[in-house]
Amino acid sequence: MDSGTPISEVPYRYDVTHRSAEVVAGWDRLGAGEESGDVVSVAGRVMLLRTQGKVAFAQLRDSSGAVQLFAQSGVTEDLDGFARLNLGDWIGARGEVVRTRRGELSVKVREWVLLAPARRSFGDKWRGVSDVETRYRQREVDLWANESSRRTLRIRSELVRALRERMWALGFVEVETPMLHVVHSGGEARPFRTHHNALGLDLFLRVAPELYLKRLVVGGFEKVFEIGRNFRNEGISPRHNPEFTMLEAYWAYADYQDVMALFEELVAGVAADVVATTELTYQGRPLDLTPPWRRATMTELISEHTGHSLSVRTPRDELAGLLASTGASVEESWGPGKLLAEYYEKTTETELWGPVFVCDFPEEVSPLARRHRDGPGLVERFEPVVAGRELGNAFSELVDPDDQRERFAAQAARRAAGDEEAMALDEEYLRAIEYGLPPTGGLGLGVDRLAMLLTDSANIREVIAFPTLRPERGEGSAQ
RNA sequence: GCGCCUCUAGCUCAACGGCAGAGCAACGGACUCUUAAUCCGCAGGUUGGGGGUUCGAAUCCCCCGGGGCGCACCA
Repeated sequence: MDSGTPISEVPYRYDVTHRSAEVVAGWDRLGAGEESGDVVSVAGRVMLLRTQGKVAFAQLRDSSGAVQLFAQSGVTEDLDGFARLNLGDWIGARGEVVRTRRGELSVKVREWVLLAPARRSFGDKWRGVSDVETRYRQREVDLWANESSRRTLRIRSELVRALRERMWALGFVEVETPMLHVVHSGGEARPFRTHHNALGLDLFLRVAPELYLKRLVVGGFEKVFEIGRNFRNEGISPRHNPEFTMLEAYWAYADYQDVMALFEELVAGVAADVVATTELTYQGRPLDLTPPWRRATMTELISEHTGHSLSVRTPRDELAGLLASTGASVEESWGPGKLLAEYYEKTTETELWGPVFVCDFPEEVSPLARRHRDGPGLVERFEPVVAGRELGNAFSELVDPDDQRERFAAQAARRAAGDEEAMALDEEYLRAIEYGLPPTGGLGLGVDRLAMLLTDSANIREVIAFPTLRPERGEGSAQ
């Protein structure tokens, strides 16, 4: 465990000339037993070490891959020290690029230096670490031990980049809006509460940036987007983390039909960028993201999956009875729209493999969406559903301040009735759209959920570097 | 929040009512072309914590804690 060098004596920097993958690719044509005459410096972590008396082989891994180090008596300084390295030690090594007699491209070490000793070991050198709790709590260990974890987080990073670049290319302007909100609004969810000392003000962590983004549209940003964290004080599940990343975008002069086309092109585009195909396999089932995606109304899909022909005009008692028959609880305050949406979620949504755009939601459950141009009681809203879950949410935005005020009032009534998910009335937002919000299409896309699809991850925690867990020692709250 | 499953050495796992073990890592040693190198040696544990049943508990029961899955809530 002790490599001998006090940590205080390791160097402050190391000159790296090549990454391991560059060595492996750059001297590809070197024959077995040949020496190139080229000297390189590499650095990384020792993952395997085979000593053999006067010679030793190590696998050095860096972020690009791995390369073998070949140490030999008479060539390598401090061979004994090299042979005593521990798995997990960081070292820098300089030497000639050679290919061993057995054909392994290697750096034949002349000088090497310990950059950081590993006081703890990284698990079984062959089996790694598989305990999921260790993998999520000590992601640094997981990443060194498991190639699939490295790949998952790298794909997530590339996904975020691809989303940005495509939005930029489409002329959307990236903005940042507050995460500390005075008013809980913009999304139906229970918020986290926090406090600002100097202002003596209780604040909410945002559940969605929606209202601020639309205020920027009012301000003249005709195409805006934000990629950022939202916080929702709700249960944790394989598909839910309390903080999660959302892409939200607003597009002036567009409606939800335009947004549908944008959504499917964006998702298919980033899939092609990141995993080079739109034809995925998710959890063993084929999943084809190639546009165009199916468009179907919520009522059509309910009919397909349950045989019941329902709508927001179906008598409330009938809807309530059907919903109750699924085992779901029914609240007295719910109207037909809410009951219909609940019934859809209970019976149909999880059965949809998709991708499919579920269109035309009840107005009752959509306080920020514009009334459907030819469907009373409905709004122009869709949810893209993939693998039985929502990948996002989008609508023709509600632009009428009077209508918006009424919708907020309905939400306020629910809040008064004890519904902590209901939005509060946001006067600042109402004032903003009184200046005039043009026809606007908006969308939200769950970045973690999309990352799950692209990495074939069953659990959202796989695509979040440090998912929310209870504290290790069972202790209480933040210090 | 409720239900089911799970927790054994640093890691991966055995032992499933009868002496807590193995492989890898670590530690000591042999070996000048290895590929999870090999070989010899040594050490490693409050079996998640607490209580109970029993002649005897890692094993059965109860409570507590962490994690996973499902339900509920949601993207």
